[in-house]
Amino acid sequence: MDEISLIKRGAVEIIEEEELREKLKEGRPLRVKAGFDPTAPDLHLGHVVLLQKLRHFQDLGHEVFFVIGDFTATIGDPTGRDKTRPPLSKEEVLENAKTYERQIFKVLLEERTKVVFNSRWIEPLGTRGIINLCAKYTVARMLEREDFNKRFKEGIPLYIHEFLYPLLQGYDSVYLRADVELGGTDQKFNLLVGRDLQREFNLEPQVCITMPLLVGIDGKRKMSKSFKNYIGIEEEPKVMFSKVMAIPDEVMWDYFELLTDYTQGEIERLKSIHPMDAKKELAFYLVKRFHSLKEAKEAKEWWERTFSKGEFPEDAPTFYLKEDRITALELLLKVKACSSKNEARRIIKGGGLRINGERVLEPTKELELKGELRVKVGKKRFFKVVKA
RNA sequence: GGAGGGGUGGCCGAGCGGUCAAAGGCAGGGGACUGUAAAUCCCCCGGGCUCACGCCCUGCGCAGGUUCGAAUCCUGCCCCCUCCA
Repeated sequence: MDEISLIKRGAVEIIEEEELREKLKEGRPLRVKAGFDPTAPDLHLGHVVLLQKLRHFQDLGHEVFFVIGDFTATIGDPTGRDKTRPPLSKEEVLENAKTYERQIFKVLLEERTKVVFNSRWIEPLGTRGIINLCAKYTVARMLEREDFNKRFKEGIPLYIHEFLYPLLQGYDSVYLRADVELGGTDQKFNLLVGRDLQREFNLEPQVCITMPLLVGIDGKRKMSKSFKNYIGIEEEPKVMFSKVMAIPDEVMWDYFELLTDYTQGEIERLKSIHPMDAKKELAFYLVKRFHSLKEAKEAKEWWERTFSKGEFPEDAPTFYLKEDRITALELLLKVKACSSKNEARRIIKGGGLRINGERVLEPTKELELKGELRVKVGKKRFFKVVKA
């Protein structure tokens, strides 16, 4: 695959492709930038879409600037939201940034990555600098951004400081002299502001590449911590495997395209086999990538045993209780399967509790603790309970 | 500064003196079906106590008040929106 095809793979838009070709022709390592707001403590597969693309650039010999938006996160990026986002404290931001630094190298090459914090050059700007920056953009142009415009028109609060977010992100590009900036499709406006600002500062404008937003495991909304539909890249192998298996069939092809390096031909082949097998391959690939081949094998076997064959997983967490007898209700609380008695009752009455394979429907059912109780709560939670 | 409109459960959104823990939808949980997919169907969904009928607590921006009784009325405060200045 030639340079440009690799870069274009999965990308939604490249602004401007011609400029990119020109830059590539120069034969020097390009400065490729992507910013991440440390708003959540973990990276998930949605972030990997961008990381993967950054990796492509590294494989082509280019240099990556992984910008941790520690300053901008304290402003709160309003992108794609219909309301103002609460800013994070400095402490939270630093804490989150730490895990980012650890996690990104599961995808990126360390020797071609520079991790930088944008407070480093934004803070020294000072009030004067910020005002000068503001003087380079008009309100009318700001309101071109769809979500700003929508909120403005619909009378939903739109604060002036929110305008600063795109400006500062753009300033990152100015400061770093970025040749290319990557972002999700929802970042298009911000990326373009970077281009404009670079021109204002008499720099060559960056090429903007937008990537699709990965759909979460609900199959509907974009993957996001706040929707609880994400797969974390440090997720336990078994959990990761299971979560991947739970995604709707239709969206798995996006996952293949955006998260793997499978060729179009390989993906076509997978489309012709049973969807479940294709999905198992995806799950295997991802666990292998973020953990190891060994763990991928184990996770797959585990999944097949427990869900295809319905076997009770031997490695279920074990609880040792000193009681001789215990009610079903208490049991669920003891193993922390439920946080309140009401919740436990709900599950039991709904038929969600099985002990040693038998469904238990009465919350007050007394269970004798001898030998080992194999407790199954809902479809995917397993516990062993043994007399201490 | 003035006039008007509005703040309800994780979200959206009804209610506008009792029958309201608050319609409906979404999200979530459990079950059936299945491939732990999709679609569909059923049940649950503030907390606590209860096998259960049921009971108690918290709750409709905040704080008070009027009422036998308030999400619903009054007063003050906070916040948002619109128009005027």
